[in-house]
Amino acid sequence: MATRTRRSQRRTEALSRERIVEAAIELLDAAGEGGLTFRALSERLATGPGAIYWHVENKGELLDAVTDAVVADAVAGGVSGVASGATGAGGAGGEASGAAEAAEAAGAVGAVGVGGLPGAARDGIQAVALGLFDAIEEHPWLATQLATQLSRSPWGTVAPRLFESIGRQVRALGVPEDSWFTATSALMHYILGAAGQNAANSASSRALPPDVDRDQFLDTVSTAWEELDPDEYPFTRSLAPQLRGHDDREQFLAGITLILAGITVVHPPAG
Amino acid sequence: MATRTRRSQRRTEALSRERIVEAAIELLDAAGEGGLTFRALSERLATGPGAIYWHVENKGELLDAVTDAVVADAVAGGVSGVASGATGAGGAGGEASGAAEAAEAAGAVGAVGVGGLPGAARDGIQAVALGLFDAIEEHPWLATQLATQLSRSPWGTVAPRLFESIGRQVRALGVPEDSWFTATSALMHYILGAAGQNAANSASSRALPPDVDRDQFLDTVSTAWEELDPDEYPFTRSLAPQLRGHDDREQFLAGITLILAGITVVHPPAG
DNA sequence: ACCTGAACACCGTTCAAGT
DNA sequence: ACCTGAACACCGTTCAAGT
Repeated sequence: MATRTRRSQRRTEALSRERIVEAAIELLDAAGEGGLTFRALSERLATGPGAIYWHVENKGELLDAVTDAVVADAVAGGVSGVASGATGAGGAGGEASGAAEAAEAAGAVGAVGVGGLPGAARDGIQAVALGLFDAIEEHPWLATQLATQLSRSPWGTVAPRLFESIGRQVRALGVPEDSWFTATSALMHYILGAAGQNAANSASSRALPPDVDRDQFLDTVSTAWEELDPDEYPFTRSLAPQLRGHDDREQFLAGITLILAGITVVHPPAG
Repeated sequence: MATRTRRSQRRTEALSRERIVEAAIELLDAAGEGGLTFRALSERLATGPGAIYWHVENKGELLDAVTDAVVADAVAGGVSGVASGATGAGGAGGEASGAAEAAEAAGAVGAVGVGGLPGAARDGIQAVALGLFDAIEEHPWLATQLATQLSRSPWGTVAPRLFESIGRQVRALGVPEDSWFTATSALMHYILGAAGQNAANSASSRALPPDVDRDQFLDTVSTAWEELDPDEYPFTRSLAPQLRGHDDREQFLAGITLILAGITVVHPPAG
């Protein structure tokens, strides 16, 4: 994980907004939200704290830029002809992500057939959803950051990006036009909520054999649920066993299937 | 809004975890996340910064306690026989909230009939959902805080609280047992995502005539969407008009209706 | 047991000064 | 135009000292 890290920036390269965003992502990935500091950032960029302020308004704007860059990379492939890497900041974290690659994964998971839905559109929605899911898995800080930015400024760049890439697939489903907004919103909100919550599971199992630690984690949560007050939490307790060995990704897609089914029932295709 | 604020705490009352949480909520409501400071908190409580550390581990734990208290109040009425106010911290922000009162509001909004669903269970889900929706509207900082805590520690107290109150209603719908987890998760994730995002709209219109500013806000966002790049955002641009004059609450409930419909289609009642 | 308040380490941000 | 780095105001947290 540290093998490819640029030890110290070449002093010859000029400072730029892009390089700052890239370095910020590296810091966030390595040490979480607390790891992003103007001092740590300037040290990594071999400059002074003040220099960063020439390229970036303040820390809030930097976090917005960072979030936007990662989201843009995550939904790339669905939003326009320009493939992943368009922002120049996505390569910082690790393996390539993006909706295009996620589409294959979506096909591999045996999704429940829903009836009259165009299969391509359904795969497209899963691809976008998994693109975001994977991005949060790779950058756990993204979950909180997404919530912060979306609730602070829904008119920002991130919301339209998500709305556009999800909405196109909704349109492709044949949903009647006056239901586009409702259907797209519902999907977007579910995806954000679910991806955000599931981030913790993978955040706790970093740089470890993926399955071993995951099972251990679920076991801990499951046990905690079993120890809840029987009077106050009978339902949650009864579901604790089901938690053990459940698959986040599968669960996530099951939710999407649910919503897609609801869309086709409440807003049947016009054609 | 400032009329009922306790000017300075009576020195006679002993410091307690509950009073600290209550004061923290007041600070968050008044000045947002940046307003909660151990110095501001100790000033309001007429004590020193160090005193707080005797009752609370650190700032993170304080935020967890604050979040838990507000959520407990929001879902009160659905989770057990104990009515709202059980935590002693809910009365800090303003008017009473809670799922019980929200149930009436749910009935007032003309929800789309979905078919074979037991009406009471459907109302119950709407009540829980609106209880959380209102809590975030009243405490905008809750959206980010919820995301932070849930993604950091899903084994905490907040997740079971939400899961329990939503899950009971799912069970009441007649959903077969082996689908409880999927259905409850989907609803919970949607509610968290949607309520969080919609918080911004109301956050920008505080202490102002509710409708005037809301319309103005939607107008701003709508205009911003219309000015997006036509090549990159054709879908989002086409929906900009639909944004003007749309009702957050109605939209929120429409999403719930969608998911409930999906649940009954994919997981039909066993009976 | 509970509280005080000075002190420490650290942070975001500014800005006169440099090139 | 772009960068430097000391300085400022502020923050979370600690801890010896009090009652």
